[in-house]
Amino acid sequence: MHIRDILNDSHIDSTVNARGWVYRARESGRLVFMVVRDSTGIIQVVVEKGVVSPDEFELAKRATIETSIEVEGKCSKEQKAITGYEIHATKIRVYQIAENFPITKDKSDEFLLDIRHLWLRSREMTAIMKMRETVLDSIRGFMKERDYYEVQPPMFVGGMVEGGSTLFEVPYFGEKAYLTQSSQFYLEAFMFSLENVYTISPSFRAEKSRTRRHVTEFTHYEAEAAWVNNQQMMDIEEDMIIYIAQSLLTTNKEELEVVKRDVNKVKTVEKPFYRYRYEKVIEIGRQKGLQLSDAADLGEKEERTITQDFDKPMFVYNFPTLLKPFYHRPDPEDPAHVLNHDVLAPEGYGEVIGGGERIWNKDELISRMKSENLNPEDYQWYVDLRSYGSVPHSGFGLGVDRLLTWLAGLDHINKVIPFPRTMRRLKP
RNA sequence: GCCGCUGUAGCUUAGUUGGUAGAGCACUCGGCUGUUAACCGAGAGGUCACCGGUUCGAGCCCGGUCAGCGGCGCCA
Repeated sequence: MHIRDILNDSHIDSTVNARGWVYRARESGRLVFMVVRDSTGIIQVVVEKGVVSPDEFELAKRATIETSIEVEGKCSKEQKAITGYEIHATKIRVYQIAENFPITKDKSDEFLLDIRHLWLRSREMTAIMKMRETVLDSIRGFMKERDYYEVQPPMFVGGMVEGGSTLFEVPYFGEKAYLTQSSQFYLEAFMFSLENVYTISPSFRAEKSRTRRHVTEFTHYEAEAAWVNNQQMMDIEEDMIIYIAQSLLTTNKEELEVVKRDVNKVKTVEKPFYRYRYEKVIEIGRQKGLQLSDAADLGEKEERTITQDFDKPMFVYNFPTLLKPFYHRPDPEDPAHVLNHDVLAPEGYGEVIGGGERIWNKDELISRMKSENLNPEDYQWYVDLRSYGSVPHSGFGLGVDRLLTWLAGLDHINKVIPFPRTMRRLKP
């Protein structure tokens, strides 16, 4: 049985069994105490001399941290036990006595990254991986409710994506291929068939960034929807973020406690989010002491300062056209601004979403490319999408890891990624 | 890529004006005990990141190299 199922009054005085790994072990004369963990929880096991066979007792005495075992015994309520219940062993089987486990109470973030393959077993990482699952699960649940189709874009691409300087190049049968840095263009292709589409797939960026919210490989949740405008897209994202936050609060109470999250800060995530034009946000930044020019881009420091004392996310919409890539649709009433938006998470976490309306008119797209010195030939199929019954549409890209970093109240993106990849870390 | 900081035992670290390297945890052995990342005693464990220089003498001062961390730019 699983440990979670033992941790209630229904098994008191009856025989239970558990198998897992020794989390803590203390030897105490004729008693051996160990805390055993499995994927569902932890429970104290007491092994008493004379109750188990002499051989079993000797083995129990030798049990080290991470030793794999199976026990059978009587369950009782015990205030002194870590989770309130304990198993008084009558049988114990050891699968493997673990070698000296390198993780002790003194550990640095850096060391934990070096031995991440072992740190995954910790209560912290286990809790985070469970919360990750909730986030992904609730994204899929939400999108299903909204009639979106999940699709699978390619990860190998032929070079045509925004920017260009931050692509990872990989050899491809004598040609050059790249790892995708965004699936947006492919989603736009899917959209003409399925109308509402999304994907949750990795994106890769070779940026030599060294900040607490950058990694070279991240989980990218992107969506694209026909007939939807910028403000409507924001409505959807607002509902979606609330849906995810609520799922986390109801599904992962224990896990949020393990990572010491103040859940009140998640409970305040409700409608309506703040929704300000770009210029208004520049003004807010200035009120908070930032020196910003009229067309300043918001860097990490600015976002942190602006969102520090917010209690829920903020939309920043209609950025200056100059600051944004060519595919953003300029406002027909005000071409100096595009119909886009970012979502900034509160408490200083900053940008988690970038999205907006895409240019859907072929000629307009080509002229925007030319004005940014891009060659439309390089984007041949993307332009081609606008040749056959183009329609207004919008989309967004959300950094799943960033979202979870914020919701879990953690200080670094690499804490929510099982095996984070950065400029300087490829192992384990 | 730029700027800053750091590198001492498996881990976390102390190390004074330059004078032969100290601790806690983990480990081994012994003791005690319904223990709570127990306690008591003992033991083992070091190329002070690497290379060079100054000096009678360098963990410490100087130069270089490497590695890591933090910040910036960029972005999700």
